[in-house]
Amino acid sequence: MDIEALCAENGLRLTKPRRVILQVLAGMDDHPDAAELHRRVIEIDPGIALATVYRTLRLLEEKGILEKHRFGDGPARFESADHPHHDHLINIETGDVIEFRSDEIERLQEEIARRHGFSIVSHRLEIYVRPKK
Amino acid sequence: MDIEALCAENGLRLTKPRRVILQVLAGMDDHPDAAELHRRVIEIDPGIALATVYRTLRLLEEKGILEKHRFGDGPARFESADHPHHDHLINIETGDVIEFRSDEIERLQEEIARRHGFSIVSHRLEIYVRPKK
DNA sequence: TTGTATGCAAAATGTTTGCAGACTG
DNA sequence: CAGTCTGCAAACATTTTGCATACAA
Repeated sequence: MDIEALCAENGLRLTKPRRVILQVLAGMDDHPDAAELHRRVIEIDPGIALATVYRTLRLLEEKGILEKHRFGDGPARFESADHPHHDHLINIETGDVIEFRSDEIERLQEEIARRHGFSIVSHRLEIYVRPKK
Repeated sequence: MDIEALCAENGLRLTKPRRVILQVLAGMDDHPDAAELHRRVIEIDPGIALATVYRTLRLLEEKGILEKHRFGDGPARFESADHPHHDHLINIETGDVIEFRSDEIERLQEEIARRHGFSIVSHRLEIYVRPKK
């Protein structure tokens, strides 16, 4: 994620809070919620407000740079949209999230939408699982 | 949904609020949220509290009698789990929900979970769509 | 009669917003 | 310098909870 390019392209000011938040987002390989991201952010700059994290997350989601998920109840969780589309297995015993991708399933979804006269805007497939005994 | 049997089986008291809420749930063919259900409930008995609706919904979801969905942001929405499993197409222009089912997709999900060493507890597939021009 | 269920209001949770001041371009 | 961003606190939306009372079994 090239931070400066990203802001320039979208007519956004490259402020210090944004630099820090984008740095944290670039360095994440999990699916944290806003509070967890804020924790990581204030470790770098303790002055940054949770509201700013929310505002930035919203902005980035609108620009398609982040994906927002609602796994089960609780706060929304985020991941960067810079890697190709995939779906999620959620281990309900640990909360861990495993990414997977099935072209076959993607194809079937297209077909279903088409059959109903729609085109797909986005979709979400979550499989809640438990380790097999 | 046989209301009395349902309560008896689960060790629940058949109170007036529960009777009314279950009646409303039985007569629904859409995917309303708690506030909407409460509106329908107080049309029958104006004294029933929103908190009771929430408590009852939670109970029924835990018993597997209701399914709770989180389509996009906003409040959770419910549907009765008395008809066979299916997934949802959500028309983002109207908010309408269309149910569908694909055995092929179900099968592929099983396979994916198994390949990762898990068994499926539940899953959720939502396709957000727009009418094709 | 005993414990479960209810209504009400308050609390909890997650997120957004108004505002006055700070900072970027 | 103009207009965007920020921190803060308050507002908001949804859901849960504590408590005294009502009610089903």
